[in-house]
Amino acid sequence: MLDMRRMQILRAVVSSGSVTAAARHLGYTPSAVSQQMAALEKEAGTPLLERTGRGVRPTDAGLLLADCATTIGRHVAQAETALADLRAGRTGRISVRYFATAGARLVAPALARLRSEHPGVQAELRLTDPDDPLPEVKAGRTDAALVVRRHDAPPVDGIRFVHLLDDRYRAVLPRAHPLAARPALRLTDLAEEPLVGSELPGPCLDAVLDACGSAGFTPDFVVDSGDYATAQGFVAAGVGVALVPEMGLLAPSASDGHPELAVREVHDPEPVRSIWAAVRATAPEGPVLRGFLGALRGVASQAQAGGADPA
Amino acid sequence: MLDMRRMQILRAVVSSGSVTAAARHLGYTPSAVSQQMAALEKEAGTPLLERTGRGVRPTDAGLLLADCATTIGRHVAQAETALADLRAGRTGRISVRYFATAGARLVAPALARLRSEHPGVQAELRLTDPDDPLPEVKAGRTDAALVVRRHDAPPVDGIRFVHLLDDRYRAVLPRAHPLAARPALRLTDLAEEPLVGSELPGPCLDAVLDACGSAGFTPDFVVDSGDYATAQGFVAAGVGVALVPEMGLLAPSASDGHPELAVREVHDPEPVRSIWAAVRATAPEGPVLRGFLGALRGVASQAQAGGADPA
DNA sequence: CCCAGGATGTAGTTCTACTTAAGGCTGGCT
DNA sequence: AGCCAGCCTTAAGTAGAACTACATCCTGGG
Repeated sequence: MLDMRRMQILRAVVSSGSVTAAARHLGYTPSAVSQQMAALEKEAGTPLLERTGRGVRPTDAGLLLADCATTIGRHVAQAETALADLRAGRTGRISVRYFATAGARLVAPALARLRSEHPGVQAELRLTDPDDPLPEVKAGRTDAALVVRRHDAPPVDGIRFVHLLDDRYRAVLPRAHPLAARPALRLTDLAEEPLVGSELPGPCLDAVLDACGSAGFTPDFVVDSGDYATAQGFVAAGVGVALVPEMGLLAPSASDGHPELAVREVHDPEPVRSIWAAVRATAPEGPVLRGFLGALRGVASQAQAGGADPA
Repeated sequence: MLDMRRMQILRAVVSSGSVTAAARHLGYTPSAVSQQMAALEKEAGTPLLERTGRGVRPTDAGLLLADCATTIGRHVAQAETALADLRAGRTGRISVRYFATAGARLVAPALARLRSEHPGVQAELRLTDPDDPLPEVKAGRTDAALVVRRHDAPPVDGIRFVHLLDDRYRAVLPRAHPLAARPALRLTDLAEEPLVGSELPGPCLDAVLDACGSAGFTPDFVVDSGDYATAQGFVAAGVGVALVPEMGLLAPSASDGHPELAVREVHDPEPVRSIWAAVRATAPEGPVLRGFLGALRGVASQAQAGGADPA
């Protein structure tokens, strides 16, 4: 097997035309270069240099190997720059799993921000509903997943959770509903109302059920729609009232809402779902993943601020 | 600088998915592989493998470097096969300098024979008249040169001479010439004849002059043509008689000669020019050059035999 | 709860790569 | 012709790299 190190030395010898010059150029003694050339000739099984009194001349085989060394050296240099690009975040790939309402309001702007900082990064997005993305994260099949999760949920082994925002639920009512006259509601105000369910069993629905439970009632779901948009359609049609997290609202701000819908804050208690980013605990955090998490946090804090005091 | 050796080990680790398996595959202990990977990670400045309880998984950078290692390994393998081809004579290049009469009768058939044995060999032929090819050979600008040279000529430093054949001179006469009646001539028979010179000053002409000198006369050149074909034209036109080496004869055999020319052997003494191949003494004789010299010798001995007893 | 399999440290050995020092060769100079 | 300078090589010795053996730690499964 040919040794690359020696082939690079051969290249220096051939290009400079003498062992001594190559040694000077490489910072070695001529003896070292000479020995390496002898070893390479033994490896190659054929003479590579011809001693010509003053200096050496490459033999045909020597010229061939020197040429090969040049192209291989170029490839190694390419590998090095590719590695440097990867380390600096100029290139890279990130795989993200997200759930429906997080896509438009969190992942999309975060990725836009990431790609403005790191234009060469490729992203692979995948909607994870209704599967649990955590095994994917743990197995390394994806780099990050957005999940809804209680603050007091037990830690998951091998996964690190980064808190992004607390997504507060709002009451969505028909504009003509008597409760819509009030600027804000108490959760118990909805105890007797027919509710339009918008969530499948899972942490989101749990957040609602927990809040209602601590308010002392069990919500009366008259319809179960699988998603927030459909639920709000039911509300507009007068079927009932819905509890929808801010990120799921059709009209993000309460002021310029849907013509037939009213959105009101809910308190005592305010149902909240916590949104987290889940990353593998053992993952070496490269610039790309770090940048993406930072972008997510930035987008989330803006969203929280914008939602907290509606303009 | 990335170390190729370690990158190949990384490739084995990535492809087998575990340090231990790679070690088994490479004939090392797991510890050795682990240490090399740690060293490579330090070189790369970034983690390349992620420890996942059971086994290791390559990180993005690790995958990148492993891919690069694969392509580089392929290039090294290509270099090795190219070298093997060169060593086996399947490829190669040979540069030959020759003089006019040697071209058709020696070099061409020898090269044909060489290329039938080594089809991939490229040849670079160059007519060397009237320059001296020996400096070219000595400087390595050409691999072999055909030269005419006396047997007792002094050795030339750094050049090895391989004897190919002794090219005997024949008398070329008009068919009607009185001497043409004899089956063979003595050199002194030509002492009084008008001679057509066919050679420029040099070793060929020297051979003729030497023979005539030892026969006791100085040839009387009435015309000086530069080449054998022209000289024989002069003879056919009746201008005189010519001494032409066998390889320079228009009709190689005496029996089926030119309609107006007679070719007769000359003895006492018979002028002879010796044809040699000159190669660099320090040149490592590869299969191509060795094959070419062998082919030359083979062709020459056939020519000598064919000329010695004309069928 | 222990065990098998894997990865990684540590100490020691072997091998490689380099240096220093000396020798041999070539080519040019005087 | 003879000396000298430059270059390549060999020999011996040394520093460092690479590998092994052994011990330890961790993980996943019975």
